[in-house]
Amino acid sequence: MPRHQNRGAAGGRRRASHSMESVLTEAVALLDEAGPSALTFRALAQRLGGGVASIYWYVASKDELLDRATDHVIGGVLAEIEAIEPGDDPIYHLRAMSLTLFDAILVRPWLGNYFMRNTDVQGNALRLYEKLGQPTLRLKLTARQRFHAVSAITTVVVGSAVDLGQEPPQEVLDGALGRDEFLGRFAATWRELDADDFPFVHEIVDEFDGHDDIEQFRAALDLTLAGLRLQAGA
Amino acid sequence: MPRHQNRGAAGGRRRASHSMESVLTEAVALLDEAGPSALTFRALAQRLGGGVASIYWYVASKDELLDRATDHVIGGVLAEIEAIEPGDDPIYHLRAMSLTLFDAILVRPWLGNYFMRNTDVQGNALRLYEKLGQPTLRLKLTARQRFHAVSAITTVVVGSAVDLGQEPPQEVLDGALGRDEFLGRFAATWRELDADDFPFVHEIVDEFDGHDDIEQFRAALDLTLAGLRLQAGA
DNA sequence: ATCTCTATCGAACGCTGTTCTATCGTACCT
DNA sequence: AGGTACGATAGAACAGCGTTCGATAGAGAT
Repeated sequence: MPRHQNRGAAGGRRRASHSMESVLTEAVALLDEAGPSALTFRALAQRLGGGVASIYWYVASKDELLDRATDHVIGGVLAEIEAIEPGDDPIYHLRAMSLTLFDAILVRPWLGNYFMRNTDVQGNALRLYEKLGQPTLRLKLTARQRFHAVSAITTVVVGSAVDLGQEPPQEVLDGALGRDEFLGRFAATWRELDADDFPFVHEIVDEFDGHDDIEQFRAALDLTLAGLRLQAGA
Repeated sequence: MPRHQNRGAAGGRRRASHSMESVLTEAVALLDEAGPSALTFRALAQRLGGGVASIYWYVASKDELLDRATDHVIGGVLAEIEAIEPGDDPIYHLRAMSLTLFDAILVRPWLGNYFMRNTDVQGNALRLYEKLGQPTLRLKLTARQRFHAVSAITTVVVGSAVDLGQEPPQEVLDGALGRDEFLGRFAATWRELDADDFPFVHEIVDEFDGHDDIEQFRAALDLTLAGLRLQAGA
């Protein structure tokens, strides 16, 4: 049962020579270029110029591959987040970090499905969680309230990003159908509903039509943060 | 290309006779009994006493099967939610409905991954969305604020439920390892982290250890609702 | 009796994650 | 130098998946 520990130097004539780094980098590249469904062991092996089974020396399963790939890119996000100035207002700091995390997941929706799934493997995710929590130490809260607050925020960030970034139905991916037209089709269906049975849907259909994802997330985040500010009495 | 429209009466001697209803019911039963990985066309066909390809007469793909199965059980949730008394406080009403929806998804985490994914197929989900939105009509908000509020709440509900209910790592499923021991193992790892580098994690590790999922969700929901109440000036 | 349309099904296809077994190549030991 | 242990690679096979194809049974209309 091989478990990590690596360093593979220059390769021979025909045999490929990988490294944990290269495996994760290529895995992420594959995910970025063609979505989660494109990340297969065969595709990854071809990209690395080696055999399928070799990947299993670095990683025990596809789940672990995704866990490690996730933590790999979260490392970059962590750096971004650590570069943010804390400032005076802890809640504003929390907000800035959340927006950065959200942007990262929105671009790579698969992150949301694996982020913080296993903190044993995902060291960077744990550090990011710590970073998100630190501002709450400056607020007048109980330990439990702090725990719940950070959980709530990560849920909003990850939940929103996953929801908004979930793979669109092919037509949109192909570019044959724009996002606005896609929303518009639903909006049109909604508008045809009975006005007495669906008063709310009618009320918001114009807002839904062509709405901005980031604004929608920001609104959700700000509701939570407003509640938190109230709780902290600040 | 066959598309719904059914009614299949009594079966002959060896040929099976299904119906949309029976397909969805058995699909849900399979999901409930052994989790999402147990729902395969072959397993479902065996349960229905028929062939694999027959299912494709009722459903065009596995995605559609899951969409329809989701809406099937959401129908029951909708009935529960419609039975709730509105009461005087719109936000409290919203809260009660959210808790009901959360409970439903917590028991069936796969719901979260498909809920509201396609309102064309998921009529009940749309009706539920409407129900969740109606209380906001009684609040002093703009249409956009209402839209964002309901989006925020569904994100919190679905996000929390999916997060908390995601398939535990087999040992827990087998019953070999209790949930508390599972949490405790992580807690133990966290406690060994450097106290200066991880002040927040140390602060909350006792809260994390053996925490209650529902309480955690309720805290997240209440933060959002507090923010909403503030926004509505009520 | 034949035709048509709904509904069913076995068998096959191409793909997936994973495992088995065999091997290459380097570093170390004598 | 020769032998050996081990880190690392890889081809081939396996079982299972969603999906498609083509054949066909049964009921009702002509």
